[in-house]
Amino acid sequence: MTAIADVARLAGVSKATASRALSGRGHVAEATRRRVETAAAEIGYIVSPDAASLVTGRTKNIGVVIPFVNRWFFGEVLEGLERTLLSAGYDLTLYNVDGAGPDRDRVFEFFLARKRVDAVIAVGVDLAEHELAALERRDKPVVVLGGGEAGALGPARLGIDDRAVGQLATEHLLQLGHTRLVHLAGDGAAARPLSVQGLRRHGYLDAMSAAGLAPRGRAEVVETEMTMPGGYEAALQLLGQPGRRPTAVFAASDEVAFGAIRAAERLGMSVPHDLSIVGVDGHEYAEMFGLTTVEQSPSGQGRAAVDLVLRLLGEGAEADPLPDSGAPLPTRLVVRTSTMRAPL
Amino acid sequence: MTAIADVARLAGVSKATASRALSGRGHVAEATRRRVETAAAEIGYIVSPDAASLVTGRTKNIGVVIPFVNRWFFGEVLEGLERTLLSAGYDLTLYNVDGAGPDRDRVFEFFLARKRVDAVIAVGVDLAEHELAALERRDKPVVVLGGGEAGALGPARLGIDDRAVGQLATEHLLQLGHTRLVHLAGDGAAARPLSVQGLRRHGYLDAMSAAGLAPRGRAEVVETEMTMPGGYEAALQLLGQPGRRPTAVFAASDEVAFGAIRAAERLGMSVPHDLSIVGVDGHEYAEMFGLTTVEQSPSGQGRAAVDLVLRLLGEGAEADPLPDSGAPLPTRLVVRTSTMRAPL
DNA sequence: CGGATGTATGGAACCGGTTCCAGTCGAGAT
DNA sequence: ATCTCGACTGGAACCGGTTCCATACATCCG
Repeated sequence: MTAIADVARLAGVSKATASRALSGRGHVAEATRRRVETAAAEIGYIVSPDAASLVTGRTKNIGVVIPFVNRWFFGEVLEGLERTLLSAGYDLTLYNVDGAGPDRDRVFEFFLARKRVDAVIAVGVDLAEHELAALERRDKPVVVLGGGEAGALGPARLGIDDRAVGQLATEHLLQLGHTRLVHLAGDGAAARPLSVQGLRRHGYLDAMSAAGLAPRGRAEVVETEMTMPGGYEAALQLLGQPGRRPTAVFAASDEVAFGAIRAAERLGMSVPHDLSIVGVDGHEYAEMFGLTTVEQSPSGQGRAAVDLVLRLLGEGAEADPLPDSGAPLPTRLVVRTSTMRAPL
Repeated sequence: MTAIADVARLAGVSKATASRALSGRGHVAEATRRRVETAAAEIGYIVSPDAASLVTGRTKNIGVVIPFVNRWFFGEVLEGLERTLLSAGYDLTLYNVDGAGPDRDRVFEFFLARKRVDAVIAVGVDLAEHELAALERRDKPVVVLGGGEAGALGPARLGIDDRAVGQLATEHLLQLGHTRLVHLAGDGAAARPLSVQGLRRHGYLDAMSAAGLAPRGRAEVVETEMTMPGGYEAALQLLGQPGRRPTAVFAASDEVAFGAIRAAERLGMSVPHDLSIVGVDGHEYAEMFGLTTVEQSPSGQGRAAVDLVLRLLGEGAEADPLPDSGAPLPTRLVVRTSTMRAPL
């Protein structure tokens, strides 16, 4: 309805000058700029992003691929991404892609390959070779958050050191004198060693071996869905068995840990007196559960991913030249009341 | 890189014909269409959505405004929206807007008012007059999901009947013989009577009055954040007080109910023997907690919202002429083990 | 068999910006 | 005084599609 030509006419300048004045590119006399700006304000002019991106090739829009929105970690990351992108003037287009399947192919081939996004942030998804290649071919920077091997080739990666996290959590239990440990791992931990759950499991096994507790790799690991009911069911089954119970559990995520806490209580065990439990995430409910956990900041990771992507797009490149390049994002152990010294 | 002109040249037709063949609009001979299609496939042609929407004015993109992504209900709605939009060939641009503030204004004035979205779906947000007006002015249909008065004027509304939900849950407790009830309401329930939490509270009060239990409006209501820790803290405080404890709690959401269950157990009370608890949502964890709840289907609501919005946009208008217009979305009471007859 | 109707196609305008290129003009340099 | 340079501005091309209009031809009708 109201195009830049209208603004130009009203301000008595050419389209070219109006464009320069409003976008801030090129030389425009101060007086002219003001005239154009008031004219624009007067008729309520808003640039058409379509027209602009048609010619510039930039959309000010980032595609985010995420497998769940209703798992705490992912939801939190998403919020961090959204807020940061918004304040940078970018839109966020959401692609909720879980596992494989035709939907996933559609997203990559149809949606992402089109020119609507300037870059892609993938959260906790392993991109396949051909998916990466398709994006590469269209010159779309890709940032992967979480999972995978840190130093590997391919897209820019970002995330915590999940293996170190697993080690840290396990060592905490070991230092408390526990010797009968169990790891409630995420499903696929053994099958996909480079996934988040795989790396955490690896860290657990490392710590166990180092303590001489798993000479023949018999440190117990049970896989389950990384949700509260997942942890509940797994723990119920595990702790319900006759024989010598474990005295400590390393849960692959806080949600799993919550489920395990509830299962233990349901079985009449007291946490931490009969069972110590440590999780990872720093879930907002961890305090309420008194859960000892290895904290990370998913929203901070979202922010970091946005920073990185904007840098790849050449925004604020002058600002800070790769301040934290490559280093894993921070984590820290927070000890609460779900862990204590092993019983004698 | 590869434009429609290239396709046209390769197929030996004009741009106009190529466009018609690929978009399916207008008359094109079957043989020609095939030729164009193979040509397009050969060079890997993909339409530029920017160019297309520049001229058609449609972006195939829907803006979604949502206050949280990390509360179960909202996350679930978001997933439903995403999946449904995706399969309809639409993108979803996310605006995580909570409360008021400059960010919110930016979203409405800068992002949504631009021409990047064809319509807006607002989930659990009260749109202000001027916000609605701004969208109206730009001819953007708006669908509001959740909250508000069903029959009111203004944008298309969609949602469950929250007042009936509150009544239903409360009546369930009353029928079990409980007389000392408490309602853990969402914050702002009293202050904003048309909000989700306000309507649920209203339903609770209605049922209480009808049962003659609140002659002077003294049915107890405590407000809290609608999260698990919120329910936990509120219940801890409520149940920790000396005096006659309530025997039943109606929690405004399942997450609040989970917190209340945990608080009760922490205080040595048994659920349901000492305390019956009913929630609302049909949270995926409800089964694990054995929670009696009034179930709704947030992802189904997301789907319904998309259907409605597409109808407003004139897609599939022929298909079904307003099948469920106006009727509140379905809910049902699911009785589990968190409620039982009141003690004598 | 002439005119009406309809299908198939191409040419060209257009959507609303950005940017290249060229031209004007004033100021500082020589 | 002339030249040079840089700031400022306008004209026009262009991004990549869609769609209006005109034209060509085949078909159908009375």
